[in-house]
Amino acid sequence: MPELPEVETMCRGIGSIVGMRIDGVDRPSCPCRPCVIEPDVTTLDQRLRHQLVAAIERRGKRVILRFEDDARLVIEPRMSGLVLLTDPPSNEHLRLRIRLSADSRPATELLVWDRRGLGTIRLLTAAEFESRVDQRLGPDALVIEAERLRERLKATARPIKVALLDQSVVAGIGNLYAAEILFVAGIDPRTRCDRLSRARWERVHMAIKEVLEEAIANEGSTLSDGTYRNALNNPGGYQNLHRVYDRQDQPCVRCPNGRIRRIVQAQRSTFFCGGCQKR
DNA sequence: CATATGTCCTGAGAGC
DNA sequence: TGCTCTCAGGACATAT
Repeated sequence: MPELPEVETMCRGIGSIVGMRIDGVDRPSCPCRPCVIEPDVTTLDQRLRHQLVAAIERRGKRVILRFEDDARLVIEPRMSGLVLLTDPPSNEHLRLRIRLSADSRPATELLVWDRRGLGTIRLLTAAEFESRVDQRLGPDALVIEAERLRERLKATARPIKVALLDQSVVAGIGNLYAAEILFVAGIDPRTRCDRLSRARWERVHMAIKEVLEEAIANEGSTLSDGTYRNALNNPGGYQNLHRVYDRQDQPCVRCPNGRIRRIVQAQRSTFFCGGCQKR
């Protein structure tokens, strides 16, 4: 499930298409039902043909191709989407193909593959991007300042773990990294936001940076279902460094007698150490 | 306004 | 073996 580190790895992996022009967009012959693509593939092809990829950007968990006129192709992988420059994990769930070329470089294809098909692909004008993406998302988790994070949450009664998943508060943290972040911060995920001291907000903020940067350095997490791959179809390595996620009943790596617990918050699994994560 | 719930989807794993 | 059932999770729409 691509969260910020996986999406950042995807973006870095497709950086080589910056400066290339789009020769065409189509949907590879594939038995799967199309995922959300706006506008439809034919219109997308007409609008994007000959456009130069000016930049690859990331905002939260979205991959963004920016063009010269500031239009943006916004790709949300959600649960199982990938962007690839090589052959996908299977030919069964290919959703979109973007053919690119440049004078001095070999032609290439950017593929969007999505096993579950919950992801979305949208071409937005600069104004649409502003209203539909930029304004709806909180600051990116790698950029947000400690005081801004606290300002946004100090008055709410929501549990800290649930609040960190809210993309309108801070963008990029999902279920896996929320658990890892709160372990590093030493905070019980059930703690109400309005009961956290300023010092503990500082710890949450530091843990966000530390965990996400470490995960990016390891190219994200590929879970046991094997879905997540980088742009070259290689798995990440951070799953080997998880301290709590999917480790229920295993010993805590930090405190002597702690065991990792699994509870459910907002219909999602939460993993934490009952020994050293404090309310 | 703040918060909670239902929905989309596929494949893995459990249980019979 | 092979069927049916449940579950996982991100973001959005809808309900309270």
